[in-house]
Order: sequence, then structure tokens, then C-alpha cells
Amino acid sequence: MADFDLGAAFIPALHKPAALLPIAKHRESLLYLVETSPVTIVVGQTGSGKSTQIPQFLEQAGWCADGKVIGITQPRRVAATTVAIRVAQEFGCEVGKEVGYSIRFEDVTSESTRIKFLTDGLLIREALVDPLLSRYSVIMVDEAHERSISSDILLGLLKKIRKKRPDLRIIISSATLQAEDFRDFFAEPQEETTTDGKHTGDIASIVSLEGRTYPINILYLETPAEDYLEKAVSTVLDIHTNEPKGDILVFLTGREEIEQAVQAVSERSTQLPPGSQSILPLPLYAGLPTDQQMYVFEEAPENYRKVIFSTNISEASVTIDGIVYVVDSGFVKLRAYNPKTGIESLTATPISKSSAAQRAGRAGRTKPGKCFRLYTDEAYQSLSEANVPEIQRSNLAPFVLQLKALGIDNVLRFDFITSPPAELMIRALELLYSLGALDDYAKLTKPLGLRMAELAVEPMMAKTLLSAPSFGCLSEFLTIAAMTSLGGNIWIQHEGEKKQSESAKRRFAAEEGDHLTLLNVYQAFVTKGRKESRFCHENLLNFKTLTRAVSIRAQLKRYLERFGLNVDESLAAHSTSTTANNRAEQIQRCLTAGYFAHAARMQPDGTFRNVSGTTVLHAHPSSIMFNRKAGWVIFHEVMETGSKTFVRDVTRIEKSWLLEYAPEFYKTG
DNA sequence: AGCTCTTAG
Repeated sequence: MADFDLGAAFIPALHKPAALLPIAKHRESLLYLVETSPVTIVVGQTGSGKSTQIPQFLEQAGWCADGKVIGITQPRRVAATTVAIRVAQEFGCEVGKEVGYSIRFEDVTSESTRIKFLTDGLLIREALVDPLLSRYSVIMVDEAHERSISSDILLGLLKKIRKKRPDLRIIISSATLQAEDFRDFFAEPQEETTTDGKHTGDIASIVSLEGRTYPINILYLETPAEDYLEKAVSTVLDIHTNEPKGDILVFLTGREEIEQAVQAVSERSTQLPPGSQSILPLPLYAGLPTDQQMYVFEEAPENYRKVIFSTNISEASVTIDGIVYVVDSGFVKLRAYNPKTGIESLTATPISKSSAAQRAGRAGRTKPGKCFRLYTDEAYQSLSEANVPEIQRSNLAPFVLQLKALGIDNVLRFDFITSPPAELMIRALELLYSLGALDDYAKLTKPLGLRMAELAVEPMMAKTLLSAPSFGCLSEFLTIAAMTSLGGNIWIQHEGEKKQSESAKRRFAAEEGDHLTLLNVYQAFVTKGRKESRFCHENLLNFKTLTRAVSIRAQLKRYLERFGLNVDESLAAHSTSTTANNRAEQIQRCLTAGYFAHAARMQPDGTFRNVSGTTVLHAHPSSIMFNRKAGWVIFHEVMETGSKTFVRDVTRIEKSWLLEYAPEFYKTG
């Protein structure tokens, strides 16, 4: 490119012409497979063009005749939108016309849409109104190997739908390792196996597409590292001094480690020999404000080498160009739900082999790369092959509720590609029963259970919202539901500005606890923060997440109005101090009606104990209740990290309310 | 006295 002396008259093509992609030569065989086989499993490497090309091949081959649609699901919203935009460009139409996408809050499709990209979760919700997904002729489940709960459930539904709709074609895109699991999942029971080892019951065909990646040289430690964080920092400096140019991506487990590493590298880089290239260390994690995340995508200034310290967000969700070196700590923070205690934990665990391969692959996207694994070859050999599917380590209550709403009564016998442990299912059923979403026969109750399933919030919050009209605080709970579903990230945290952030929080603090504090923050945001850009800045509030809260609140409000519930916004706005007290109490009572299972009592030493007295809980330092005295409280969330179990979003209640609103649940007390 | 991996509706 640099050889051309034509200046700005030429710009590089944004995309490779489709004909140059390796997938082009597989066009006919792919179409033949889809035509003849009900399920096609596409094993495609990075850069094979499967997500962009297959839908176009199908459209050209007539799969959209009679107004039918080709649906392609993605595990993430960004993927659904960016791939749709790209395919629309290649197709030569405006996004939303022949090629469109649909994600929560954004439906960019029309009557003429033939190729539709959407998230897995949204397609499951479409099944609530169209159980056979009859608008679609082909459904392609992209990135199925990631084994998210939604794509697992979607595959189970598709298997069921296929029996009633033999015309439906299913395409699953997968990594090599899982392809056979998907094939076996769709196989129909047969006794015999043919001599070539092929099951006669297979209805799925596997096709492999080569990708366009460069070779990666993988290096291990000779002896285990005592401290992988220190080792990561020294490895980065070694690469910087000994290896040719190219940016570095370092996989660590969380924010704290990342900030430490960034700090350490910037300190040590001052000791580099004079005249050498400088290092630009950058953090990357999901909780980082968007503007700071953007730095990692910018080209480093001349004479700087970019080093990105990242969480798992860079493993699949985010792609950064120009990475030549990967440093892999071998650890990831993984969420797991304990069905015995109902407590989620978040702990650093060794990654799987497939994760390690994925991380290494990040080095070979633009030219040959190197991956430095901060563990021994032996340690690598002892890693598990693949990650434990999300469905086996999550609170299943929201999904059991969705399955029930889809008419699947016997969820224990639902055809899961990997069955969740029975304990997880039972715990979910028990919770839904205690909330009144299921009756004595484990059938979905109407209208309560059905409405809970339709609301896009967790079951306990759904119950709270649907109870709110009888406490006269529906408007307030629309806000609280929206704010809690943001999962933190309401406050911007700058390094070394902890004091300011504390005092900013105190400006909105409510004596009753975090839920009313969140309500105050939201009120202030919609009255001032949305118009004055300084407001969020001065109060260290995250404009983007609060804007999202406004969208979520509006969506929830539409649902409740559809249920015929009247949302009176006038009462919330102006209230005298006596009605304000009463209003606070109604909110606390209503919260108890949905979150009674999340109750705790403060001990003289300032920690909390759950109702059965078996678990010690700590108020999270971000809570208003941190370092305050309280009696009984309700909390939104409980999570074990490291050695402590923290509760977040905590509000005072009266003990007697527990018995008043959940007599069944607490009858033995 | 001291802190959440990621993602979706």
C-alpha cells in the first residue's frame, strides 16, 4: 500500500470480497448439505466467513421464498449488529431492509427482511409468541461451542420444534472439539452402527471450513511460576526488550490484578535503556467506562508498544487488531452457583484447554505470533478439555420459568445437550414455587407465573414488580428493577478518587438502604443528569449505564401496561415528608414480598447471618449499609469472593414482615 | 475497614 503515491485518493477496502474467502469454494457442498440434511454442523475457523456468507448463500439459493426468513443467532448484541451491518453492505441494501437485526431495545427489521441476525435470548422469547418459530426456514446458531445457557436451551427447543416442522433447517456453528457432541445430540435413536463407525441415526452432517489464521508459536514455563502476576509483568518487559515489534495482550483474572499490572509496568518501563521504544500499558475489563475501553483500539503513538492487560473479555467478546504476542496467566474468574446454599461464588480457576487455544489464537490474526503460557506443559496437560457449560453452574430459576412458559411442563425431562445437576433444577423449582409462579403440581400459575416469565427481570424482582401495585409503589419499583438489573457500574471509579466517590454516593444516600438510594440517583439523573453533562461528571455517575436504566424502565413499563396494570407516575414526583415516610415503608414492605428468601440479621459484631444462621454475610463496601448498624435486612444479591460472602443492595426491613408476606416459607420459625 | 469474570431479556 505504501508504495502507491496517490495519497488520499485510495483507501483500503473495508472488507475482503466474498469470493476471496475460503468459504466460497464450499458453497455448493454447503447448500447441498443444508438441502439434504436437517441439521448441518459447520466447523469454521476464525476468519472463515461462515457468519457472513452462509446466510447469503441460502438467500440466493431460494430459502427465503414465500416470505420466509433466515435467522442467525449470536450470543452477543454487538456481534448481531456488526455482522448484520456487514452483510447488508455486501448484499447492497440498507440495514433493516432485506438484511436486518433485532436485539433488546432495537428492532432493525421490516416487512422485507429476509436475513435476520438476533441474539439467542431474543429468539427464545420469540418462541413465546410463535412456538414453532414458523417465520423461519433456516435457523443458524452461531458460536454454539461457547455453550451459553441461552444457546443450549435454544438447541433443545430446536430439536423439539424440528419434530413438528421437518421443513425447518438447522445450522450450528461450532469449534472442532464440540462438533460431535452436537451431532450426537440431534441423532435419532437407532440400534445399529454401520461398519464405518457412523451411527445410522445421525441426521446431522459435519462440514469443516478452513480459516485464515497465522501460525502461533506456543511457549511454556520450565518450572511453575510462584506469582503469575509478577511473572506476567516480567514476561511483558522481556518481550518488549527481546522481540520484534507488535502489541502484547495479557490475560489476567480481574480488575484489581489488571490495575496492579498496569501500575507495575509503567513504573518499570522508566528503567528501560535510554532511546529504546516505550511501553503503553492499558487496562481492559467490562466494568471500565466505555471511553477508557476505547483506548485499546487506538493505534499506539509512534515509538510505543501497546500492552493490554485484559480479563476474559478479550477471549471472545472483543477483538483487538495488531496483537502479535499473548501472555496467558492460565486463570479465569468463574461464576458458580451452589444449589445447597443458593449462593453464587466468583473465584479464580484454571482455564480449560479450549480456552487456552482461544487465547493463543488472539496472537495470530494479522501475522505469525507467539503465546507465552505462564504455566508448564505438564500443567497444560492436566487442564480439562472444555469449560463446564454455563447451564451446569447457574441459578436456573429464570430459565425454568421460561421453559414452563413455552409449555414445557416436565423441565426435568427436557432434552438438554448437557443436563444440569438435578439439585440445580430442584432448587429452581422450589424458589419458583415459593414465589407463587408454580402451583402444587409445578404448573405455571396464571396470571402471576406467566407474567413473571414475560418480564425481562429475575424471578424475585418480577414478583416484587407484580406485587408493587398493591403497595402503591409500582412507579418506584420500575425504577428500582431497572437500576438493580444494571449490576453495579452506576458509579465511575477513578484510581485514587475513592474519597470523592464516597462523598458523591452520600449525596443520594437514603437511611433505609441501597434500594431507596438507587431510586434517588435515578430521580436526580432524569431530572438533571440527562440534560446537564456536568451533572454526571460531578457526581461520578456513569451516564451510559444510567441511560440504559431509562430504557429498561420504559420496557418494563410497557410490559406492565400490557398486563393491564396502571402505572401512575404522578404520585412519585411530589410527596410531603409524611407521605414520603409512608412511601419508603411501602417500598420496604413490597421488597420483602419478593425477596423474603434473601433476608439476614445483623450480629453485634456488624456482620450478618442468614435466617437459618448458617452463613456469615458481609455488607459489600459499596453498600450504604457498610459500617452501619441494622437489624433485619433484605438484599438483592449474595456472592462469595475470595474468603468472604458479600451482600449487595441491602435495605432495612422489620422481621414481622417476613412472616406477613412469606408465611409458608418461614412457617417453621 | 475495604471491593464483580462475562453476557442476555
